[in-house]
Amino acid sequence: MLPAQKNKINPFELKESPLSLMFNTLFKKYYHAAEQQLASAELDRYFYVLGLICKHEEITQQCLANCLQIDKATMVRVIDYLTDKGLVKRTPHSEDRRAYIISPTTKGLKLAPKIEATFSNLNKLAFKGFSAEEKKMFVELMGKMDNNLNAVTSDLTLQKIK
Amino acid sequence: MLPAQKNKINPFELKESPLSLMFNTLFKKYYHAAEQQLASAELDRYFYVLGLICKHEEITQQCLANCLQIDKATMVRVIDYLTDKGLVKRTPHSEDRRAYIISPTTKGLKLAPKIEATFSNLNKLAFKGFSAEEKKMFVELMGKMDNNLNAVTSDLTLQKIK
DNA sequence: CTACAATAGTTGATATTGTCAACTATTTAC
DNA sequence: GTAAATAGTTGACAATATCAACTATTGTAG
Repeated sequence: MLPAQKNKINPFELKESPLSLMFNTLFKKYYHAAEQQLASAELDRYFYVLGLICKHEEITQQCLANCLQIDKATMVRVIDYLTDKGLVKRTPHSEDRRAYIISPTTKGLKLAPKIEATFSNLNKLAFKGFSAEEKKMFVELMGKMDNNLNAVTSDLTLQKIK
Repeated sequence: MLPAQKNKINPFELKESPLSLMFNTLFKKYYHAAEQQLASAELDRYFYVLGLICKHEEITQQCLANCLQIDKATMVRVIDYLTDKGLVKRTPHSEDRRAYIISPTTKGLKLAPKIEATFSNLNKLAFKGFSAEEKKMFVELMGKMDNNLNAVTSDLTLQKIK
């Protein structure tokens, strides 16, 4: 085999490899697997968005955007897409007239079980060989890291404003 | 405060939340922080690509594409961009005449220390509050998960071919 | 109560990134 | 030696992100 093929770099084995590289790798592999398993005539993407909408009452666009780290302008178009497909609907928020509550339609709710099952199954596959403790710890550590990174990004915002 | 604002969903606290959601969240926060800290007249993106190129001898485009989970067509354009900026160059591979070795120019190498320092610093910030063991375990578990997901995606490829 | 800042959502323009198929040149495998 | 596979490139196009401006509303400070 030629050196051109031999040269496989593994970001998980590099010293001081940026964590973003690992997160992005894991994200893409998981995400593409989910897409392939879920794609159908009813819907071909944004499964995770629909999944979130189905799981939560009273969710607004801004809330979804925050949760998914997506610009609110992009979010509008995602919800437009899901609305066109007849899977979600916007209803005016009863207490804040600027906001809309995004909720699944009957058709959207029908997709929920398959979406949840697929994610649940992929989680199981991803965690293969993990002990229950390792699994728990891993998610907790990710949550901790998320908090740490929130601090970093809010610092940056402050710098920007100054 | 109105319900529209209260409603913050945390993917890290949801049961059976797709792991991709967490990876993507962490990736984006880390990545945007890195971009803001590194953006300069010489380069405004693809820092992680240049970082990898500077760290490794004999790296080819295909190898980079595999490592970063990026389509090789996209990779061509990334390398074109970095080449236009005068930061990397292509030299014919001595043993495989289809391939090119991507290596940093002098100008590119000058950026390397700052890039590495930024990633190293962000890693440190992300790992804040982690014990040395937790840190080690976390990266190991990510590597394990990467392997698990490789198995999933290769299964999918097989299904596709059938 | 008023004025001003902040927020939810929308739109349009534009930039960036991803995808796919076709193609050349080369290398591998049978 | 022929066929399949691989590294890289290109063009067309789709998907996604970004940014500024805008409306309508809500929060806040005086």
